Amino acid sequence: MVTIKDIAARLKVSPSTVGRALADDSRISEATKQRVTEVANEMGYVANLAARMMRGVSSNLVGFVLPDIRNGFYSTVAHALSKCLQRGGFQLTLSETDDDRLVELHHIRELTSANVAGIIIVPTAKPHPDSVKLLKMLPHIQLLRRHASLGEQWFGIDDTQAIYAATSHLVQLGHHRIGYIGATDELPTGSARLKGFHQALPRGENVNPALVQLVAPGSIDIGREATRRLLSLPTPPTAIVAGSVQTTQGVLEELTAQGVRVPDDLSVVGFGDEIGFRWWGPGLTTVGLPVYDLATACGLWFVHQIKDNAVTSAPYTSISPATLIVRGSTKQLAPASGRRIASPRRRTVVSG
Amino acid sequence: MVTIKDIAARLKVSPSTVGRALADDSRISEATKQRVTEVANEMGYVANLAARMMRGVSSNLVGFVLPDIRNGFYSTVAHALSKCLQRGGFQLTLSETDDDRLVELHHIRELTSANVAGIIIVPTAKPHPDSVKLLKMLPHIQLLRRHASLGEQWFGIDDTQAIYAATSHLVQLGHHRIGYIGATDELPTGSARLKGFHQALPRGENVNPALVQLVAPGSIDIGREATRRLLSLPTPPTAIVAGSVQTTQGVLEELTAQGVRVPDDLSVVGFGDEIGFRWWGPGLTTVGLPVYDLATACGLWFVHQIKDNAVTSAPYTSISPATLIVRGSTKQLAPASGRRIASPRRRTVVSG
DNA sequence: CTGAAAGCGCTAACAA
DNA sequence: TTGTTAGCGCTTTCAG
Repeated sequence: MVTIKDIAARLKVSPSTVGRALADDSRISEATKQRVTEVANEMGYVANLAARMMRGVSSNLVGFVLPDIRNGFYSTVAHALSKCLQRGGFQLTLSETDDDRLVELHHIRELTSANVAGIIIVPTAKPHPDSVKLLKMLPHIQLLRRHASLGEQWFGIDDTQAIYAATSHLVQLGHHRIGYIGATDELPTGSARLKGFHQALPRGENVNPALVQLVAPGSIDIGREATRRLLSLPTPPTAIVAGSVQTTQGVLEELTAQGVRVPDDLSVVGFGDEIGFRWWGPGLTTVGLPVYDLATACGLWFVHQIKDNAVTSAPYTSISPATLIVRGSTKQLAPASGRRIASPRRRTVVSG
Repeated sequence: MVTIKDIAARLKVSPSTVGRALADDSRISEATKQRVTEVANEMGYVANLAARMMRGVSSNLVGFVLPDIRNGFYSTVAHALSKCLQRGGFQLTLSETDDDRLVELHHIRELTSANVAGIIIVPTAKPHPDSVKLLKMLPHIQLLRRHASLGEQWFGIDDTQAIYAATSHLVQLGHHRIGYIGATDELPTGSARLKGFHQALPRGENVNPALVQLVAPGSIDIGREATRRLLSLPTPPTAIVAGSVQTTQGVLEELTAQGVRVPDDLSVVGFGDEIGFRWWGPGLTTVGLPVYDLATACGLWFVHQIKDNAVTSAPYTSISPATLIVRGSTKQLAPASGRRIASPRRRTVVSG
């Protein structure tokens, strides 16, 4: 490995001169700079980041801590972040937690010891106290999910509004028995979405608890099972709202497997607009999320924070709205199948 | 930041004792070790990787250089690798090249200067000479794609066989005019797949060049356009083979948009088994790839290499076979639409 | 404008 | 079993 010393020796100058020349220090003559950079290139010099980091400079690494990269949601985010950060001279590292707080802690430890410039995190439901402690010492932003203990820096979407829009679309189509399959309300996103679901239902309507299926995040199959449970109810729902990308995929798989006719027998609204949602059955009506833009905004802001050394603890929150994309998987509830309950009361129609 | 010295001071021992205790050195008494680890935890000590690296030890970072993480193909790989490496105590960093060799070079430079333990790479078509030079100095493995200049360490799938299987399936169903949409043959995978396509066609059959659409990798829309070109041919194909995940998605999107009836008007075989391929139209007949297992094998082997300090230049190649998954998107060519050419000759039926 | 020297946190050779 | 010391490559005072 060729060091600053080697260059210095070759040029018969001191190491510090070389160091300064490479750092484009104003006190070094142009002539010297030129010679130095020339020789450096010639000898194939690459700065030793480790040594640099020892001098207090943090690395150009930014940790991205997330549940699972296979989720199209997150891989889009990773891509956007990676682009932004790269432009800012940073490199993204990937840490998957599988929604396990201990794994999360482990990763944060690693990242800390690697002197990362900062961390962008999609936190687990209840981060470990040690994780919180460690994050306090680093620039960090929460993405999508948000946990109070991790500070006020957050980029996310309006989860409540998203599911509200999805659900009220169905309500407006005359649906009463609407099933919901989403993440546990332990997750901040989970509870926000559930709230949106409830808000959109006509006031005073009693929701059959069996219609609300809260599942652990992380697997498509869990979504499938929940769908199966809903469909095998004595009086199954006439419509289903999926409350996450993965549950959406679970719902679609199960409906396809069971051969349920959509939208004739069942209306469905998905979450997110992953590849394939458009071509599923009659086209999936779904909640479109500005994931890419959101992540880009987050990345840009993060770079700004670190580079310009802005106060890292100042609260900053960005909430992006979701938009309903209506395709073929939802339709007006046919009077026949929509067995009305007792006295049909007026629906409070609300626009999302 | 709490250092080894702080712990030493607190315990009134020397820094090296603490260092050794933490490294579980055999010469340190159990009692001391216990006290040290206790205090270390209490004070929230995290080893400074930078300092460690300065001592010659390479970091626990492994670079993963790939075209685009949004491709489900690669995000699966990333997930598998991440799992493996984590178990081995490594951390994965993400470097997206967008199939640009200069970006690739840039990333490899960065990774080198970050002292990564090694690099796992899905190389661009023609890596820059400097990239080659840099990689020579690092443990590295090629994944999926393979370029001769980057050495003999490769984990991939049998691309030729994969497309061969896809194509000969169609041939056996009586198709003659089979279109192929795949990556440029500049890419090693691209040319291997194209080869498989040609091999599967009945001998002596002249392929209309217009039926073979080679496109640049990286975008679904390019696949759509190619599909459009195929469909608007004077005598369009009766079947299409997609030669990559992204072109598959492009084909599906376009066919859906145009409302082409599959498999009645057109048979389709996809590449890879992404989420949604199962539920597209009548279910997509496709080539299933053992991506996850492949990546896991690669990760395991990589960890082994680095940890056990095995000779890094010893050639090692692992080729995984693909398997055809027959669903509803392919069917026997109806005599009517399958305008036979001159004298129908015997097909050489081959099993993939 | 340039040089000398100290020190970042850790490890390892050498001493005790 | 533990302590002392030197040095990894770089930045950064402090002196020229």
